[in-house]
Amino acid sequence: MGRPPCCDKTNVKRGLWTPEEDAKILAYVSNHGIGNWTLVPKKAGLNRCGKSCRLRWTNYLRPDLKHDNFTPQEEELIINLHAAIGSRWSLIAKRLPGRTDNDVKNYWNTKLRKKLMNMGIDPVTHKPVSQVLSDLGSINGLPSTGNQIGLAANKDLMNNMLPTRTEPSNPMVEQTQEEQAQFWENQVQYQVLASECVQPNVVFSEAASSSSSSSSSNLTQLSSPQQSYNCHNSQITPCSSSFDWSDFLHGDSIMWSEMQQCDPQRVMSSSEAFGAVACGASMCEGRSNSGDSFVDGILDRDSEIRAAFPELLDDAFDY
DNA sequence: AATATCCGCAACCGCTCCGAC
DNA sequence: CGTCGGAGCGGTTGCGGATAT
Repeated sequence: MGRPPCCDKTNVKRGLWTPEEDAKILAYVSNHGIGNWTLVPKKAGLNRCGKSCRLRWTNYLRPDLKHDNFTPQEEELIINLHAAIGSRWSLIAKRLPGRTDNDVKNYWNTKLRKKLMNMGIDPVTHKPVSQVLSDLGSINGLPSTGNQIGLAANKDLMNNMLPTRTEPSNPMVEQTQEEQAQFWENQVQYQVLASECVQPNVVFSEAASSSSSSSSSNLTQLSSPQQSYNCHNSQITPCSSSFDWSDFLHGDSIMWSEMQQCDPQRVMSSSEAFGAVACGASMCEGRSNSGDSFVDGILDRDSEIRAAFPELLDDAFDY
């Protein structure tokens, strides 16, 4: 039954590391390389948990680590990647040679987040704070749509607006870890490309020059316009985006299959129209102050779909 | 000079996933 | 098949130095 515990947690040393302890780790790794960390404390003569040894090595002792300040280019890359994939520090750190996820995370929490807020940019959504507040006002004022498409739309929107540890767009579809990793890797690749396409130093010089947070002077301007839509920072996608609105509706697989059986042709046209409307709405949102919004587009299409499938939607989802 | 407050960072905590037993 | 540890990750904490009062 299982393995023995890696260490006696009540008797291992905790807290700051001494130079002597560091030297022991370094000596051990230089002689034996990195292997089973649970064996390291015993073999290196340390009264520490193996997990603590691994953290000390990866976050501080690794010879390839940089210990100097972050460069403006690194800052810019962190901001762009955070806008694309959220707080996936390990993925972001992989793009910054010599930096650890802990480095990046600390730098974000202590410097970059405040820097963005001082510039009037919400560090979570990477939108101007004024726009975030107005978006929240719109969402709070939404009438109840009364069905799952409306709920799914709002949920999806919120997932995009709040980039926590969200998974790829369709949670109902089984995805392997490799596929999910590939998804985020693609996001990273895109943001790297986007950041390479823009002129350097646009970020802070432009945003810092204006204390008001107009939509024309924020980080969202960095992204290449031909790239795909990303709700985190209001990037706009052409409607030929790879995003598939049928995937969106597939979020409720039962309802989707019922709709398909009921009338596949209607499902297809509704799905396409749904995508077109929402895509158009998102374009309007990107132009800002147009009076239309992404949410409005979804709600409009929601009404159309409700009208198209009253037998499936109204009874079950009016509450 | 003494104290309070702020800030940065190293380290820890708790969780998930996977594989060993 | 269930339990447990290893590894990796993101979030949080707490210490120590810097700065303000």
